[in-house]
Amino acid sequence: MICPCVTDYRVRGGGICLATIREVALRANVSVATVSRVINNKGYVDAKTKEEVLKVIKELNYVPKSVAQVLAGKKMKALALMVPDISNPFFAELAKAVEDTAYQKGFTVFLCNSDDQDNKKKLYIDVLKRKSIDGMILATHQLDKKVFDQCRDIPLVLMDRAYIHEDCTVITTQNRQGVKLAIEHLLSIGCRKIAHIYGPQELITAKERLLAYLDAVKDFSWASDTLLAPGYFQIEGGRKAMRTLMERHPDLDGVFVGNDTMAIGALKELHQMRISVPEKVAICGFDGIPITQMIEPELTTIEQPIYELGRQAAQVLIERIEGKGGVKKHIQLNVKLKIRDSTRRRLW
Amino acid sequence: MICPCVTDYRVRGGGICLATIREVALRANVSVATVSRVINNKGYVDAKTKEEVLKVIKELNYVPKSVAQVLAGKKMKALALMVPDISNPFFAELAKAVEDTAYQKGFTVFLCNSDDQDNKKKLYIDVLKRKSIDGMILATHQLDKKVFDQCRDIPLVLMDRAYIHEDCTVITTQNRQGVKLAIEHLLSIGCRKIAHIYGPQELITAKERLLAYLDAVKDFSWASDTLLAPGYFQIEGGRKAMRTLMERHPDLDGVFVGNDTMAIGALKELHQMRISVPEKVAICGFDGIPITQMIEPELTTIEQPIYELGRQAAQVLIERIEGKGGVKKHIQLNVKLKIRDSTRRRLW
DNA sequence: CTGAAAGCGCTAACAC
DNA sequence: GTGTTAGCGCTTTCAG
Repeated sequence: MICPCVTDYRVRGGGICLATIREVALRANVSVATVSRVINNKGYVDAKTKEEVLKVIKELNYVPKSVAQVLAGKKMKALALMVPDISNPFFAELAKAVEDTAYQKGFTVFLCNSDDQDNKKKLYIDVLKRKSIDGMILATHQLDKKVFDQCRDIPLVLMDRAYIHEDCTVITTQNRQGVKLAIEHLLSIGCRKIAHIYGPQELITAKERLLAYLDAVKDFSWASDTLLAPGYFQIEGGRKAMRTLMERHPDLDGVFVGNDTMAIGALKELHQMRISVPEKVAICGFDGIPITQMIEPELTTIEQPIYELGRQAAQVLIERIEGKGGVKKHIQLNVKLKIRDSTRRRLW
Repeated sequence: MICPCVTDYRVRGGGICLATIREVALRANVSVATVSRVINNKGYVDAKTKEEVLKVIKELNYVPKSVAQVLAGKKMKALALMVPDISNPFFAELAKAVEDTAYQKGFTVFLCNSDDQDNKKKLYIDVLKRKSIDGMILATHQLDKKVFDQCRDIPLVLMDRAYIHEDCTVITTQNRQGVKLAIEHLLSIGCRKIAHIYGPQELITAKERLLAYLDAVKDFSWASDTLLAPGYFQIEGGRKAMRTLMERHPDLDGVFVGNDTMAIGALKELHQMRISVPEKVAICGFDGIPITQMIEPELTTIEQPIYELGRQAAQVLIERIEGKGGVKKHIQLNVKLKIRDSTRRRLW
């Protein structure tokens, strides 16, 4: 199993070694320093010499090894993205954006699933630091202070967290504004009794959305704690919450659901209960994951710019790694109301 | 920005350097070789010495740098997973499985989106090789021979490809068997005219499914080329194909769709055309992505063991990297028919 | 403009 | 058992 393009090879540590800088130097009749200069396009090199070196590099199919470069003081050009669960469409979309952006800047990304377990996060961070990553995006739900401190020594970007006082960039979306849009919209289509299915309160996003809901409805006579039900950011949770709410308030005519996943569960439950959406009950979700457009009826939702979130996270991180630009402390992105069939009433 | 746990630090190349093996050796009054021995748990070390070294390692919060280890001949313990698009739920699930498995074995994974562009793949592979990855899982759709050759010098696992003759493991699922199950099922619920929406024929999976469909229906009087329509493995494609088919064959009563994504499109179109599923037309997809259970009606599908696919890919790759076990050339996993509402008829 | 040489942090002979 | 030391492949002064 020898690569045909390699003229000289040796085996060590079980792997194949490709051409080295020394071999290039030898063949081009220059020193390794010169080769290094042309590789890095840095320092003075005679045009002719450079040309010759480049030729040999191509001939030998030479590529510098990152590990050697890192050991000698350069960057690995690798990031890590930590998410709770990549199979969650929100994080998959985020990962895509991060990967795209990183790729464009010549960076490579390690994908880490935290499963939201602190010990896994800790171990991962250690392993990643050993591997000389240049920076990290933490999009994981829970963030233990210890875990956070553990990565204080590398550039960090946090998503949806409150450690704004610390020396790292935080990217968030306008949760409160989004909730406001949702409630206003539900009211505008004639809803008179709007419930809320909320997510796990340890998560700052879930908490903010609940608080914003409470704030938005507090002046209505129908406002009540019995219009609240927990859905744990899961489909099944959304189902159960919906059932509970309908039992408590058969006259319910609108629900603002804390995320799209739970909203899908709510929709399924209403379907099973033969309650028509949006005629009898209108539903509005939050997040704007792709599935919202695949289901029937399509789900009205507060769309977060997920891709943009990931893109900016990666971009800011890389700028920081490369020492460019001032460190932005806090970036907040806008949300948008996407009106779809789950709140589109024909007659009223 | 200095990590408090580091007693001695120096800056080089813009980053912070943590403790080195030399510092540990100094402080423990032993040589670096001894420290290396305890780190790697290899060679003779006196119990007391070992204890002392371990103590110092903990004190200094020392971790060996992978780049140095690799340069000295050890493995990076890093894999790469290349997928066409991580935001596709199929690949997200696959990535999760690969990541889980790799993590358990102490490996870390680079996520690469190929977008199915050959030049992107090529560039990526070069970058990854530079970074001394130990192996790679190619789950990307198209596989150019050149791209393939480019990574022949590192352990490779391919998914759903036909390069079985080459020296690398290939993992596939029973496409033909799955199609057979689908058609038999549709026939069993009373379908008398079954159409097929097929995917892009450059993809081996799409091709196999089409061929298997043709084979399964060839003896029926209703079999016809006009029962075939392309859907490009996309929602919109599925919609259009469905409409075309209904226009051509208003008496259609069953559709076997080449993947779940297109099936969702088909379902949406039927909904819009007010054709009831499964009463008038029964639908069966292929893949078993999670969304199939979120929509209404839930989609009957041929479920691939996606997680298992990823798990085995990672496992086989790692075994190979570590030189354990014989190299399995070809692994084929079973599919399963998941009967759900889109083919569950009440009366017949 | 170019080369020699000193590391970067770690491993693995090879001596003792 | 333990230490010495020669690399691994590259970057970067510092001379020339």
